Amino acid sequence: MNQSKRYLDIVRDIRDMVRQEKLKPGDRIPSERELAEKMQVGRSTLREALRSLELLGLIETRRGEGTFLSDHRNHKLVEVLSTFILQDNRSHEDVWETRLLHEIAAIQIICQNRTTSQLNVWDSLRSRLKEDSFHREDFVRELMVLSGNRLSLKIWFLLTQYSGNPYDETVSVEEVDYMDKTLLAIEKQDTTTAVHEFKAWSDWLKKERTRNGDHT
Amino acid sequence: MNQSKRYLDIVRDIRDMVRQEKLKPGDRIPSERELAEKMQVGRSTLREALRSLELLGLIETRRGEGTFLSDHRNHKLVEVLSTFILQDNRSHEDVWETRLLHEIAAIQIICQNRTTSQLNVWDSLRSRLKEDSFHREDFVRELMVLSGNRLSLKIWFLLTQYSGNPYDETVSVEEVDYMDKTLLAIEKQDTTTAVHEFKAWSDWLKKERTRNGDHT
DNA sequence: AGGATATGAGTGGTCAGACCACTTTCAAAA
DNA sequence: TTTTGAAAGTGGTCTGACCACTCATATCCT
Repeated sequence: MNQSKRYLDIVRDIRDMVRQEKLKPGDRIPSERELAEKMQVGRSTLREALRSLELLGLIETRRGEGTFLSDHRNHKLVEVLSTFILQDNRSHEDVWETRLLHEIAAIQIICQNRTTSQLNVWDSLRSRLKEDSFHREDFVRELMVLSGNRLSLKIWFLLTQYSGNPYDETVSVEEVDYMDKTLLAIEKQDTTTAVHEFKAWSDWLKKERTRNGDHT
Repeated sequence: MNQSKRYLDIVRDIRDMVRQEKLKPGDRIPSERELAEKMQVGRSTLREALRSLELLGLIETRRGEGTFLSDHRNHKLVEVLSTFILQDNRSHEDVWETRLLHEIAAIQIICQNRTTSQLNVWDSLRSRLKEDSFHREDFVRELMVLSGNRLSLKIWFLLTQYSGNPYDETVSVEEVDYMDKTLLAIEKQDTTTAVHEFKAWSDWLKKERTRNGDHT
């Protein structure tokens, strides 16, 4: 029963230690040699546990310095999972739809959760619409951040990188128009219209892409 | 540059090997000593990579037998992450919201994409509602599958494991009612009502959870 | 001959000790 | 005072040695 899988116990012990001593992200934990002795295990066994934690993004090791708790708010979960979640589901369609799904949800959240003085945010956003280098991705990223769900943001970011953005250097007139309409609706907290405009924009974009070279 | 993090290279190499030799879940991979020699690394270093893969649920080791590719993925991953990461309430909230986001999107897709003869699906679903062991998770899983977006399904599956399901053995009367209403609306392809009922259900659930012991 | 038993090879699990590469510190040298 | 460099401490890696376990095989007893 107690046999095998000792490194899992170590993972638990480390977690307990972190909790008991109220260590925070960025704090340094004892050296491998110290931990190994304290827990009465060999250093290599301890390292097996540490590597697991590192792969998950829970700790961070710096050679010559030590081992530190990393900010687990940045769900490393997503990166790790992406390496083998996305490998089978290469369906571009799925990626695109999932990405869209997060974007629309963000818009809805923003429209409904409006607190107070985010007004200046919309102004600065609007002013940037005119820039040539302000693409759809930039626009949506702002929305994703504003929605406040960092996990969703992380997933979106990944999907975005994954599906690629074959945008031109300059943003087309149509896109600016769509952006403008969407933004206007969001400002008015008109969820229905905002989502509607955004979907229209996305559909238009999809058609544009298939018309041009649809890569793989 | 190439220094440090060798075990990450090994993780990649093993993945490549698996892919090249077309190994399937359940298949045995070479022994640690073999792999170590083939990859020109020490056995302990190799083991660090293996433990990471094991924690992710990608491989399974059996003492005295060998190391095998695992088929049921990410159990330990979720287990470990949940104890670590989810101490943060904000993370909890994010996971829940993101999960909900996928669920609602699935419902919308289903309502709008209805093809033809999925009628029998609803009947069988409805009949299962009465079972004591038919929980929200089972209900939603069906919907996720039906939505047809496998990537979204996969993400949802993970988040579900991640946030845990503190459900009772029996499903409450209220839940059955919510399920029933939601299902009815979906059958009628009434997107608005379906989403509305589902959200009501979710809100209710959230309150229930906070009322009872909200387990850290 | 047939079934129980012993043995050995192979495997993962663990450990101790030894280097290496790197960072930080701080005291000695300029 | 500034520079230098040696030492201590840390993570990264490798080796070789056991242990505990599984399985196939050979061996023994009836």
